[in-house]
Amino acid sequence: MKGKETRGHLDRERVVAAAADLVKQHGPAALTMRKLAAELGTAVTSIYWHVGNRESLLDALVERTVADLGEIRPAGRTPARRVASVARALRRQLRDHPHLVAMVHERGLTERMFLPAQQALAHEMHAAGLRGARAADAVRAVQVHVVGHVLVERNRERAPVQRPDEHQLWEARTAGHDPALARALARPLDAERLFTLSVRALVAGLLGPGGEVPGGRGGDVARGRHEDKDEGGADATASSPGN
Amino acid sequence: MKGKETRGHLDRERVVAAAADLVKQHGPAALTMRKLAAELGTAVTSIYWHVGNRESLLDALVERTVADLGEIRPAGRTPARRVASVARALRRQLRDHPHLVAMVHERGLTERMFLPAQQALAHEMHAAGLRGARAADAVRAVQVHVVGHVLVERNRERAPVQRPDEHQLWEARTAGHDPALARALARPLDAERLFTLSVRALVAGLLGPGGEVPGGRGGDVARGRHEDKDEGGADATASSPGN
DNA sequence: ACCTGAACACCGTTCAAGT
DNA sequence: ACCTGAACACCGTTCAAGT
Repeated sequence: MKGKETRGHLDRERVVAAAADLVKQHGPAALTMRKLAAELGTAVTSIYWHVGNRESLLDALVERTVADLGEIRPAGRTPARRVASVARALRRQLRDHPHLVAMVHERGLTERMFLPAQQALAHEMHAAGLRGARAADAVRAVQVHVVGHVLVERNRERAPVQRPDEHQLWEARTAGHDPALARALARPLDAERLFTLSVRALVAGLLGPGGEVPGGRGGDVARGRHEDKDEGGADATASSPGN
Repeated sequence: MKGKETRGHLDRERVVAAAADLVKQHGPAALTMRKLAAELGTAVTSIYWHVGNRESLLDALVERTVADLGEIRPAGRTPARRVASVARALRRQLRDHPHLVAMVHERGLTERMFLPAQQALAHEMHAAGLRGARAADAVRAVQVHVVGHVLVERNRERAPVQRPDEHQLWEARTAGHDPALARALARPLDAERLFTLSVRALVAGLLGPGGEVPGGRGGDVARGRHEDKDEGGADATASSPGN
């Protein structure tokens, strides 16, 4: 059952592969140099000769797993839908590799992870009529939204039960004058639904009020209203000293 | 310079406080039971008597720091702006406690962290004309967006230099037919700008095409077009076996 | 009720020594 | 060029023993 791979000579490739196996089967915490050595049937120190140290082993592992993520092909009849489909596909990829995502995130390599998706998004934003810097902003906004969403999702799933229990908290507190709102917030969160919902809203906002871009006025649609001056500075984060 | 606090008797409160200090000054990695004991001038094992183990010490620490996050007060003349201001304030809070955010995230307590912001958001969504479940969705969408954005931001900041270098990658690849887009994507990312931009888009999308809600038709404005059937299933994540 | 040192089972990493 | 065991400096946690 232990699956020790004694045959053949040790190899950087074999080390990384064994590490991937270990993570896939027992989670990132199980990837210790000693356990890895045991799995490979070698001395701990041999590993160091091939991969340097734990740090670069993790780098190599991340690189490897990122490399065989699938391509992303947009689907849908309108640009907005195609962008949304890319977002969903990206989310699915990330959710299919939960350990990887966690490791990549902890290593600060999130950007590296989804260049393919970035290209697909860039293509669709162009098709939607956005150009240049504005298109780039839209690409990145969607990108960050998806990855951020997945991170928060995974986080929520890992938490077995919330401490003060969001449910009771929302029952107790006023919640203003909308009991239906309070009830809805007290209900458990449907991450998938929230994701599609927020992506749709975000994309709609990014592509502008028209959204569809029938063919005419091009990228100017997304310009937005010009009411965006004097918004900064009044954020008001009050630090309550007493509490 | 070591600041050992030998005076007085040991206390659960003093242990947690010392832990907070350690994290604040040297980062989460510096918080080991042994270093903490040294800082407190006690034996390592004394700590266990007061806080049980490292796990619950971290819980207490997180709870403590979350507790004295400031209130969030919305600012702005329209609901959309007030929601955006809450988002910015929340982001600022999170960014002001980078270590905390990382620890909270690793402990799966993200939800717990921003209940105050949630209440502020709920209030504003109500004011914007959203009701019940729809308002709750909007609240959570903004919430997740902000936290996710901050997580990705922190991640990006921690990464010293991206491996294949996003810059060169985008210069090399086709990037379609929009060189300005490629150039823009090759430029370093301005996280703050992207944040305000994406929040504005998201909020606009959530509040609906009208957005401002002058007073008349109420929540129905945010209903959106009814073109949202038959979108699932065609996500198309192709796993390329060869590459 | 509180604090202690010794001990256990783990870590990652280095290094001199082997072939 | 590759692999090894011993050793070092760390971890979190337990436990019997002190007061």
